[in-house]
Amino acid sequence: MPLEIPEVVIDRLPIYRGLLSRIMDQGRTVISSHELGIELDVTPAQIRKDLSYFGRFGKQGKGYIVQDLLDELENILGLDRRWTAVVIGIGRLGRAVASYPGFEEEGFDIVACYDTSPDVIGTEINGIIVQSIDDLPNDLKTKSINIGIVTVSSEYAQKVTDLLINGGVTAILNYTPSRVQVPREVELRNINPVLFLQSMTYHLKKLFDEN
Amino acid sequence: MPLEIPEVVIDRLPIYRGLLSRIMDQGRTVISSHELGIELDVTPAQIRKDLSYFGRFGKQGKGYIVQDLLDELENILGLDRRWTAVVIGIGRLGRAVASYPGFEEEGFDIVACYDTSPDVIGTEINGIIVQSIDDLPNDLKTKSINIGIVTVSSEYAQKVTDLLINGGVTAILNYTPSRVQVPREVELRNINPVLFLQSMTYHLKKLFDEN
DNA sequence: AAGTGTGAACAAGTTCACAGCC
DNA sequence: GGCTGTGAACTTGTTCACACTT
Repeated sequence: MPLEIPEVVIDRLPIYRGLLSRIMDQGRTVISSHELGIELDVTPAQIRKDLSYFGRFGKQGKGYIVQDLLDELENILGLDRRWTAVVIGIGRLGRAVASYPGFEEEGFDIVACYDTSPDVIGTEINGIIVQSIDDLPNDLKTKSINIGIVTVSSEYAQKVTDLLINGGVTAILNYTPSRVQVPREVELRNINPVLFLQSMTYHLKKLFDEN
Repeated sequence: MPLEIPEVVIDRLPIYRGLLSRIMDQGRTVISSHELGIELDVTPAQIRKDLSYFGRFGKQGKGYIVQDLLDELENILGLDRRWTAVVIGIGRLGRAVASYPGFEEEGFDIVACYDTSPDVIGTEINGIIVQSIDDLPNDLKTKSINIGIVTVSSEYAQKVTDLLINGGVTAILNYTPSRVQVPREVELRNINPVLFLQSMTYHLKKLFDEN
């Protein structure tokens, strides 16, 4: 555990956790790295190595106690508590995001929504009244807000991101196709479906060219 | 070009292309790998190496002609033509996806939408009438459909994916939190915002624990 | 016997550094 | 002089293989 942990390992832990959670629901109590690997299509060694960065959670000759490993992963990832998020930009996407039940189910509470349009401010989504973006800086001071979800249109992405960061938010989920600049200590994840499509077409093209 | 090209390189090309497109709009005609690197926060060597897998596009002592490199990238990625996609599952997310203007702008035409609910079938999104999922297999035979976008609820993800693959679709964008199985030759990309949040909380937790 | 945990071997990916060219 | 293209060096990440534990 004194070791530097690769970021790719951190990114895989939520995947392991998701699978373990499903396995728990199925009522299984013990599982080996081999079986986990088959489900996820990764090598058992990968899973064991990844987990070894954090401790020794398995039972030799047996495997992992599903419940125990799940607890360990949730502890490591900080999923043994709830986190708060705000959604900024309540267009079609923002509305879909703000009302997605998966966030609450997984421990992420959307506590406020913001927009600039008077047509949208005051309307309700998922039990939350949409506020003016002008309220954001003050809300960031007075409420505890962990994560900013940015679903504004591209041109405001950087501005909104800066507002969040100035208000002390250190985790940003950017649904905008813009690449935003953040200080090194801020966690940023980008969701840009077009980039996925554009890497898939590389392979599609090859297929088409063959025939 | 006879070399095997790493998948990570393919994944970066759309990012380069996006930046070049922006730079074109700004009216710049020539740019160096160094300048591109600053914009994207990657090393110039990375960019030059990535491009070198596909050819020699730069001018020594000068840099890259923006227009030329953009054309090359679009050719490599197959973005010099339009592609067709269908959206399956017209809930809040499916509606947001189907009406997202970014797809059309970037050359991806949503040509049909499908759902199972009689309340949704027959309604219009973005000029397209939502059809019954029962129409999908036949449509896949008669129309040319390149990409399947899956926005159904989790439990139907695999079933819908199988329908698409049986109909000959070889590129799937899965917005579902379920991990679906596909044959090796099918391109699959998953969009699961919760996994992003869960890796960010690892870092948030560390921050909280320090103070 | 079965399956973990892990150093060592290997593979993949990134950066360096410089020859070559404009 | 400046910047590309690219082998070579290096770094990072993955897999192997086996000692060890139950």
